[in-house]
Amino acid sequence: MFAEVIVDIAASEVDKIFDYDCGNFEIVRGVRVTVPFGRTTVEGFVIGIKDSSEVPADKIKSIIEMLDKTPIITDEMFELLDYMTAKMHLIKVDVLRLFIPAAMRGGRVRELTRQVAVLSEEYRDRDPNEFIKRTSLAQHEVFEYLLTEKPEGELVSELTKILSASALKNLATRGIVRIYNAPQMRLPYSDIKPVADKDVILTDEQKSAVEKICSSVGKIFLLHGVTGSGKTEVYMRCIRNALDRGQTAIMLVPEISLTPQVLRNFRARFGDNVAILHSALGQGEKFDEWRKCLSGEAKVVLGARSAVFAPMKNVGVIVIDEEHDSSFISERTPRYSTEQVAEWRAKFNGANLILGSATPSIETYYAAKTGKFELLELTGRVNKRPLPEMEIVNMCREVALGNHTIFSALLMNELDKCIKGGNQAMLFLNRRGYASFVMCRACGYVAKCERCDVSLVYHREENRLKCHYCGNMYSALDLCPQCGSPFMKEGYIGTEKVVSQLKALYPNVGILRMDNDSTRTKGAHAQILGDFGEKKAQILVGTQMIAKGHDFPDVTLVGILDADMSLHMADYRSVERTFQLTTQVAGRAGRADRNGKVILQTFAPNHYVYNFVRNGDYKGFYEKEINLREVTKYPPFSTIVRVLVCGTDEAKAAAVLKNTYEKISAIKDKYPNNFIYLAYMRAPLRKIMDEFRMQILIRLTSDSDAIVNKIFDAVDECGVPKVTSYAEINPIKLS
DNA sequence: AGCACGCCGACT
DNA sequence: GTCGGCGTGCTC
Repeated sequence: MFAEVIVDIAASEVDKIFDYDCGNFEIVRGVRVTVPFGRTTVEGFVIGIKDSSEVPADKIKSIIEMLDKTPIITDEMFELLDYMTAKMHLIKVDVLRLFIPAAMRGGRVRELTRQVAVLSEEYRDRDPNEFIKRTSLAQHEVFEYLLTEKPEGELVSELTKILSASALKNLATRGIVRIYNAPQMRLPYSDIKPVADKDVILTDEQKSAVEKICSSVGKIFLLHGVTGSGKTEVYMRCIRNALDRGQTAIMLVPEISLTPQVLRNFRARFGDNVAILHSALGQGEKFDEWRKCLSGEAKVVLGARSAVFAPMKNVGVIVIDEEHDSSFISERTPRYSTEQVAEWRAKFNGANLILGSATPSIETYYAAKTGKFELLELTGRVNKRPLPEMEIVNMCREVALGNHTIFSALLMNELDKCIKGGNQAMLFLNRRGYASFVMCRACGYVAKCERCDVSLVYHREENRLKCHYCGNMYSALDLCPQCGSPFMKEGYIGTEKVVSQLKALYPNVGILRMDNDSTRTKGAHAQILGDFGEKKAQILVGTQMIAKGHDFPDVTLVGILDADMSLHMADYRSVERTFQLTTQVAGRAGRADRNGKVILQTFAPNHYVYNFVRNGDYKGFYEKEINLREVTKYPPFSTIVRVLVCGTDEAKAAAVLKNTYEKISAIKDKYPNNFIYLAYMRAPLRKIMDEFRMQILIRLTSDSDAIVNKIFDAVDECGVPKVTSYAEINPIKLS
């Protein structure tokens, strides 16, 4: 027998099938093996078994070891593998790696076993005085304890906490107590106690949504509902329905931050049937949760984007909550869209796919409007509360009035009231660090990263300059390195500076900061949210991290310090992103019995997006935006392809760019009707980590799947060593 | 990805 | 005269 093996080496040159002799191993498709490869040995995935091989017999080597007793890749995943390699232009090994926990490769994680002590059968019913000396009190204690308290056995680690370890050892060597290794599952979040599941009464809208979904098979739904309209309850009912039919469910959420809350609800509703999969889990925990999915022990999996690959069988429903969230699109290789994978799996399983959001992406809403998806709407908030009142502050006027701080007079006023009233406030600024750049007032010098084409951000806590792209640190500047002037000007204010200014204003008020820097360590995230929830602080300052997360009932004021940040990105989705982000942040205010207030500060108060945000008018915003997209021919009315070429050798990269461009030009000449736009240029970020970056931008009519494949091929053909180049479809960021 | 084979410059 | 630079080719 011969096994078809994909070796676990991420390079397109070796991403092909290698045949190996199975020898005496009973190899089946889906197990991993170690095999000799060239002069080394590597792990590989068995993707097929056959009786004969076309490869000359003298070339074929034998499998060294079988790493799994049973397949770890299911039949469904093999089909998904084919789909993803074809449609997303990925190599097989990259896709296979997505299907299993990372630490499984290279045997970095194993099944955890614990030692268990149990009385041996033959001694259980006998008088201990026959074989334990009267004076050996400790041994009698152990015997007695195991006999009466733990007849099923007890963990050695627990037993030795209360009784003598040496006595146990003595009994074990004499065979009176048997010590054996028992497999033990690691349990993440075992400290999270499920909240008692209230018998929620559904609103009419919720009821009709649940009924529609549960009476359908293999359909895609967009559940559009404002914050607090009870989407989670709808998801849970649909999942319950799938479980009742003997099926399983996959529930995807954007980030870890809201998992504990959702997890609590899910544990209450579905008990131990729930597995958790996300990046903040330890390697061992991830491994065990994943195995629970594979074995069928877990019927529901709750996780971040990679959980879309959870090895569930017979999936009945897949949910993507906060569908618009950018974390659902993988930006690093392997690049994939969670929604696309979920759609495929739903189709394969005949399952329903539910996309939920208060602010759906324009593309998704368009699909719902045009009948590709079914639109379900939840218009009312469950507790019938109105949306928080929002005021838009014109920051230009503040500047004209001589206020050069980041806080408008209105915001200061409201913050004061909020603090004095004993309530909590959240201030949102999507810029971390202290100051976005440092510039010399005398000569105009701006500190830049040596390896990247970006200005450095001053971080006061560490008193260092940081590069936000490569993470490099530089010592802070007191004097301009160019002209020696001591007059250094600080650029845009970041979260760190907001906190230090607030501390000066309110020395006795607790202030927390949540951003990439303050949440580096494991658990810091939950810690900050927990502290704020327990009212250990009255003000929480943060980046978009605070936009999602727990509901804080005492938050009555939300301040959006610089709403325009995402608006001025050179990107067709920047307005959409601004709408989503500001709406989401605003939704943090006034969740419980108090009215919330939102202050949105902008330098572009007349921009149409803010009017829609203030009125909570998603549909109005959608209509405006979709018209714009249609007129300007942007997605969903076109497909954007971006080919990024980068390399340390600028000339080499430029040559690759030129070759690729010419190939694509030739495609354009052949199919002129598919091309709306084609040009090459430097990437906006010219250099990152010493790599020069340049790009080709293409816009195609939306029916251009075949052209996209031709572009993929062109990119492949022009590849040379030491220059990376790849194509992205509808990229989220164009920097 | 590794690793070896293979052909041209500065050194114990 | 060698040591060693990294260009090209192969791995069942």
